[in-house]
Amino acid sequence: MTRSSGESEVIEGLHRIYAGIGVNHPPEVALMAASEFLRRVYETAIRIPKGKVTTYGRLAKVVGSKGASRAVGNAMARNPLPLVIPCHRVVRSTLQVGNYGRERNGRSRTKRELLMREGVQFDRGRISQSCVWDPF
DNA sequence: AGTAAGGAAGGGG
DNA sequence: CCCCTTCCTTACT
Repeated sequence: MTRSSGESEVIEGLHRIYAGIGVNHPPEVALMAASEFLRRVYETAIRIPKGKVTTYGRLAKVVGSKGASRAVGNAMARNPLPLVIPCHRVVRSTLQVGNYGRERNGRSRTKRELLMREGVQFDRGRISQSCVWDPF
């Protein structure tokens, strides 16, 4: 079976996730349709370590668009490669998990369970401060 | 090409 | 808790 280099890049990403490793850059195929803003958001999001989270607002700030937290939300909502690009590690400034996929009640079960499975600590429905990662 | 609508947010009152 | 602002994308005109 022959496969495109783009596909194998994606497959490798999934293998690494399955092994608990993660990847350093989003597969190029996933970014072909992305604007500069989206590229920066995804490149940064992929650096969030397993077991940690950051917020829409901080992410917006480090990619050079302070105040664009809502735009970052849009970017995550249209994430071309969920899990490989760990959109579940981006949460609200209140440290509540926020929305995920079609779970728009601000308390996504799926998102919280993904995070817990990665070792993120919760304290009364909020993520513990010790699990917040600052993108720098 | 111009514009209006709206979102996985955030800060303020 | 509600309302207004912000920045970006998308859908129409």
